[in-house]
Amino acid sequence: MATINEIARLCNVSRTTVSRVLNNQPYVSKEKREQILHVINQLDYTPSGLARNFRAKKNYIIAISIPRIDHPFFAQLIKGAVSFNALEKNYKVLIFQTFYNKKIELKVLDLLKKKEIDGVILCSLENKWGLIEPYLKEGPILLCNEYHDSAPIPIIGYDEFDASYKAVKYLIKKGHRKIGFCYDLSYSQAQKERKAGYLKALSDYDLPYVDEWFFGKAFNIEDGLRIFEELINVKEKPTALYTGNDQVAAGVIKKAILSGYKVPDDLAVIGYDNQLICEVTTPTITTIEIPIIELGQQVVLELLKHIEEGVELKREVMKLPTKLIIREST
Amino acid sequence: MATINEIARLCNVSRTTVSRVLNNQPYVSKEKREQILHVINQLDYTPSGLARNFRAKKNYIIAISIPRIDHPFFAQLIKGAVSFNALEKNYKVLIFQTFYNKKIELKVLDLLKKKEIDGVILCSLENKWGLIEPYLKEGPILLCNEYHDSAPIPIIGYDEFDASYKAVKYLIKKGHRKIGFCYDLSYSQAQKERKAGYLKALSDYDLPYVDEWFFGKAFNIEDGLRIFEELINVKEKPTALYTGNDQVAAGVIKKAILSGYKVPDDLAVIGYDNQLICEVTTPTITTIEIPIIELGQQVVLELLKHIEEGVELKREVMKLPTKLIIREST
DNA sequence: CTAATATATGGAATCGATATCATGTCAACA
DNA sequence: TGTTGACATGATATCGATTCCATATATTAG
Repeated sequence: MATINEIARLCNVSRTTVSRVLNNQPYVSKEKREQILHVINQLDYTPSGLARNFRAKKNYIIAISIPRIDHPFFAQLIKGAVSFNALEKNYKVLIFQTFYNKKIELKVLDLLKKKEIDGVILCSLENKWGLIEPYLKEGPILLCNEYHDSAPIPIIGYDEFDASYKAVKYLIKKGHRKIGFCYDLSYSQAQKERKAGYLKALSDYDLPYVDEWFFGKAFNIEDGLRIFEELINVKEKPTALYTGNDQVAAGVIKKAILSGYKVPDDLAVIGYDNQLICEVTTPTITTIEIPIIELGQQVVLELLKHIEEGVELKREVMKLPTKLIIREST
Repeated sequence: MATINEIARLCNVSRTTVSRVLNNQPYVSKEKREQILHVINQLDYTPSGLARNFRAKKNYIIAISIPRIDHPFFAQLIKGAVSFNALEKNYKVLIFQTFYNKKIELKVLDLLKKKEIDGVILCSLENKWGLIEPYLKEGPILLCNEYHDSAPIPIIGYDEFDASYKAVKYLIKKGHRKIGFCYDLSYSQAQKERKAGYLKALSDYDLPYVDEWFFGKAFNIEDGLRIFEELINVKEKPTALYTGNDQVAAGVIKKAILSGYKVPDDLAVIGYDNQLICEVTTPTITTIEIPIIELGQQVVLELLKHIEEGVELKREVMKLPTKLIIREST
């Protein structure tokens, strides 16, 4: 493997001069510059990124941790995060799937401490904040699509409270008085926001809050199939279900129809995310549209601002707007 | 930031001794070892990964390039690739989306040359092989879910020819004599294998090959919607369509039903991948099941074999088996 | 009791680049 | 003609670890 020293030796110059050429710096005579470039080409030499990064104390890598990639929401988020902003600025993006595992999240943060990555975007929060906070001194950490009451860092998401409120209010206006709610993990702050929006809508219209209408572990199509089964075994069945997830909505609808239910007449269903799946089911799915790609792009830009320009981290909550998309399932 | 030198100074030992402790090497007295560990804890010191990797001339990073992540097939492939095998061996996985862009693929290979990554898995092939081959001397490169006639490297995929043959033969046995075929990109070798399987089945049963029954750019649900429109404008309409993609199949079926077609009576449709979407559409979708997760896991294991054990690259074609899953759309 | 060996420790080189500083040359200007 | 400043170049230190080699001491074997 050729190194800068070999190039220097072959050209009878010091490595300083070669380094100047490599970095397009002035103060190298035209002849030397050309000769050096020629030899570099001949040997097919490329400076070692390993050495450069070591010298610069930067690896030009950022990490994003998400629960799992095989869910369209996170896939799109990643697509937004990786597209152009990062690559153009020569940053690489490491994707970590936590699978809801605390240890993996800490492993990512350890990489920050070891200086193997330059910054972290957490799209879920598995550990207590107290465990994460100490890593703030190692490098910038941002929260995306997840919320925390007091973390002194930028938090980028969308208005989950408002989205839920809008969806549930719409169901109420349609005449529903028994509205179910799905969630994936109860400990997520973002989920709590959603739940708060749901509860606010109920109380604004004097509707009851019923424990049996809460359905957990709602994440994918299979969960939707299961949740419909749970739903019909409830004493007082809801007439509408706010699933918080298009995949879950699709599963619920599928199973409902297989069981002879009419959607939306017997059961109205609302999804979340406005994924393509909403348009291929029968009936098509009413849902909440959220600007996922923009979310991914923005959060990377924000992180790079802190890495590149050294802007100090501070608490800053950004909530992108959402939109109710009405289709046939309600 | 604490370094090994500070630890050494504070403990009145040489950095060699500290290094020995860090790497669990013998020949350090118990007292010194304990004292050093104590100071390390006090200062919350972690060795710089940057420096270590530089020294080791390895970055413990592998890269996977895929066309795009927001397609369930690639999302699952990535899930398989990242899960455990890589992380357990302390390797990180960089994901690059080429978006079918030659330059991005070359950028990934350049990272190999710069030693910023230790190996590459290509899940699509955008550039001519002649442009990729020179990078083989920089580090191991594998092909996954993509095929090449002569590349002297391991190629891991599944039997696309056989899968297509099975699917088309099944349609023929069901009485279809006009069978359409969808493809996403014509230059992909893997696509050619599929097409060959399709053609073989046709010729084995003396069925004609009709140019109009080929539909291109078939990748996602929207493409499916469009392709149905194209299909009904063909003079002699196919009665069955082998879409090569579950999303496309879902789109075609949706549009067919909206247009008053009966599936499978008026048009039979077969997907590919056996994604969850197959089970929530009406009708459910007949498809080809492929072991995606295993594919991802295997290819990473294979790559690590070459990186860690220095096993030489050589041509080696592995084809995992597929399975026809029959549902309502045929 | 000496020779051989195992244990303990540190000095210095090294990995491949960049940055700082010193030095030398040449032209412009007062 | 001496001073100043732009240009050209290289020697050397440095980043933070690991590794090789030398040396000193303790332990065991013969």
